[in-house]
This record gives sequence, structure tokens and C-alpha cells, in this order.
Amino acid sequence: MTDTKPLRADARRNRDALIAKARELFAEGCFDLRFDDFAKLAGVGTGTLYRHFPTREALAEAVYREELTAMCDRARELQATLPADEALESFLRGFVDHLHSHEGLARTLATLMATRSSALAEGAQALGQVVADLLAAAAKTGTIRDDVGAGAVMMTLHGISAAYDHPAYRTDADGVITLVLAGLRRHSGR
Amino acid sequence: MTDTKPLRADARRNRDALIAKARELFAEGCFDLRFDDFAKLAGVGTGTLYRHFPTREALAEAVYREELTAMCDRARELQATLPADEALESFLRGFVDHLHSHEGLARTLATLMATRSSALAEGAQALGQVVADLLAAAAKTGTIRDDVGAGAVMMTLHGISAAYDHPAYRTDADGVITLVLAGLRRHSGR
DNA sequence: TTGACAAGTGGAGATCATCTCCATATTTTG
DNA sequence: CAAAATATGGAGATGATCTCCACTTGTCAA
Repeated sequence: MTDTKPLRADARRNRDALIAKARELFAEGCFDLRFDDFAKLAGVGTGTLYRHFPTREALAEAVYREELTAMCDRARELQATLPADEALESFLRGFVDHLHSHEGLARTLATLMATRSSALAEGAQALGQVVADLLAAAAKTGTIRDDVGAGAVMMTLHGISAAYDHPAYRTDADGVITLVLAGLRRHSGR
Repeated sequence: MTDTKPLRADARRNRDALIAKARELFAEGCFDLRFDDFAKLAGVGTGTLYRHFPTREALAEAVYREELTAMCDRARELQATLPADEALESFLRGFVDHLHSHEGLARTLATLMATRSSALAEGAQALGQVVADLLAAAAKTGTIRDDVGAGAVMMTLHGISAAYDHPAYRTDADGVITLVLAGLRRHSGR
């Protein structure tokens, strides 16, 4: 999928410096920095920045690729060790919890999910895949309904990500998960 | 709430021309037009455009104010004529249906809901109020749970609005509503 | 090692959308 | 009808984004 082109040594060094500086800045809340200044801060030229990361989102994705990967790994781990429905709940609750303490990730996810050019959203796609898997597994055991797709759940997660700066963020986000989980559950009647 | 300042005759004329042209352009899918060019198209100077609508969102809100009001009115009407839970379902289904055929409105809502400066989001706030009322009414009759606030539901609606251009939009959006409604419903067990 | 080719760099400056400013024009009011 | 209040338009300041290319650095075969 991701074709690994052998990057020249200095190129890799610059790329890493860029990502490191971005991570640092994001961590301290600087998201809207001028793109050019940002290059200067990382100690590279503007051209270099643009060559490595054509857009702000591309950079953000690179910064959070790891975290996203970690989340996906966690999902697979949960899926391997817990009953399907518990894995699902655990993952979704954890998702909110993680976003709550990582604004940068929330911002990034919101942007990636909204991005029309699907190419960039590789990270978001991975997340979608993981959710789809969790749902499919739970549906197979019959604990949740199978007439609502993963896309719907992703849509709610998008809503959650996009709301990172609302005052009642945590409460509402937890509420969304509660609704989704309850809505997915199969009930005796009907 | 909205203090009505008596606008000078020519001022009102220009303002209306601006809104009319914007509505027209939005209807044919031109959303990302240059703001300045847009003024020219409407036959007014740049300054005039900026005086009336300081931002793109302000203009969008003005254009869709009516539609948003209509939606809120419909909600109140439903609430007056249907059992609380049916009113809620009917409203939410209608919401998706309406967004589906009005991309501009969807875009606008997504932006308004995301807008940090709450001032602008007057239209979105009205929508929030209406949803809160519908929920409260249904909760009072005991047909839906009361431990999840309107904020959570709004968050899912935000997700729906933001996804206006996804390929499986309609299916997924409907799925979200299904989940939310099912999740809200009170069940015998538990 | 070295030469030659490929790969990457930096940053000045072109480009472009946004927004301000104010001399001028229009409307209202007394 | 004159003065005061209100609004106009669009040239140009501003400031961010992105391109371009002469130059540097790295790689690799001999």
C-alpha cells in the first residue's frame, strides 16, 4: 500500500526534523502557525517543507500517524482479548478519552475525515477499517444489529472529533458513544 | 434578541442584492468563489460587501437563515401535532432529507456548528434549542431516556452535516439517525 | 578515493485572496 | 433646501502560500 521509496539521508533527516518540530508545536497548542515560519522554526527552507508536506494536513497526518496506528493496534488487541461487544465499547470509550486529552489529534482527525481528497486520509481510513472490523465481529456474535454500517458510526466519530473545543465536549462526546452503543445493541422486542 | 437597526434604503438594497446573488451562486454549487469577485458579481464594491458581511460565514448564515428558521418552525409544528417521540423521529429524518438535497445548507451548518465564535452561530443555536425542546418533551413522556443531553444529539447532527460530500452520505446519515433514535429509546430490560 | 550523476535544498520573489481606508456619493432630517 | 448622517466603491496595503532554479549534498560505480 504505502510504497517505501528509499529517501536520501539528508532528506530523511529534514523530514524527521519537520515532524519533530510540528509535534512539539502542536503539543503546546500552536496549530495556526504560518506555514513558512514553521519551516524556519524547523531549520529548513520553505521549499523543503513543501516538498515533504504539500499541505498542512499532510504534515498533521504524518505527526499523528503513529498515534493513529497505536489506536488501531489497540483495537485489534481488544478484539483479540475481549468478547466482541465489549471490545467495541472499550474501543469507542477509549477513543473519546484519548481525543479528550489530545486536542491536536482531534483537530487532525476532524480535518482528515472531512478532507475530500481521500488520498491524504490514509490514517482516517485505517481507523475506519478498524471500526468496521469491530462492528463486523460484534454483529457476527449477534449482540449488535447488522443493518447499520460502519460508515454511520464513523460519521458520529467525525462529529465527536470536530467538536474538540466545545465547552461540554466530554459530557456530550460520552453521550454520543452511549447513544451509539445503545442504538447498536439488539433488543428482545423488535 | 436581534436588534433591528433601521437600515438606510440603499444599504438595504445592496444587502439584499448580496444575499440574492449568494443564494443563486450557492444553488448552482459555487461555494469557493473569491470573496471580492463575489462582490463584483453582485454589483457592489468590496467595501460594501465587507461592511455587510464581515466573513464568508456571516453571508452564508444570512442566506440560510430562512431555511433554518423554516426547519425550526417545522419542528415546533411537529411537536404540536404528534406524540413527542414521533415528532422527534420525524424531525430528525426530515433533517437528513433536507440536508441531502441542499448541499449549501449542509456546508453552512457544518461551518456554523464548528465556528468557535458563538456569536455567528445564531442559526445553529436556534436549531440546538429546537432539538433540546423535542428531546425534553419526549423525555417527559418517558419514551426516551433523559440521561443523554441534547448536546450529544447535536454532535451527531454535526457529524452528519460535515459529511455532505461523502459517497455513501445518505445511507450513513440515515444510519446515524437510526442509531440515535434507537439509542434514545427506553427499553424494558436494564 | 574520486568523478559524475541523481537527489535534495533554500529562500527570494511571484501570485493571490483578504481586508482597510477614505474621498465621494446618496439618503434622511430639520 | 442645506446640513448631518450614512453608505459606497475600488485602489492598494497586507500577508500567507507556493514555485522555481542555481546551488549543495549524497550516492555509487569504477
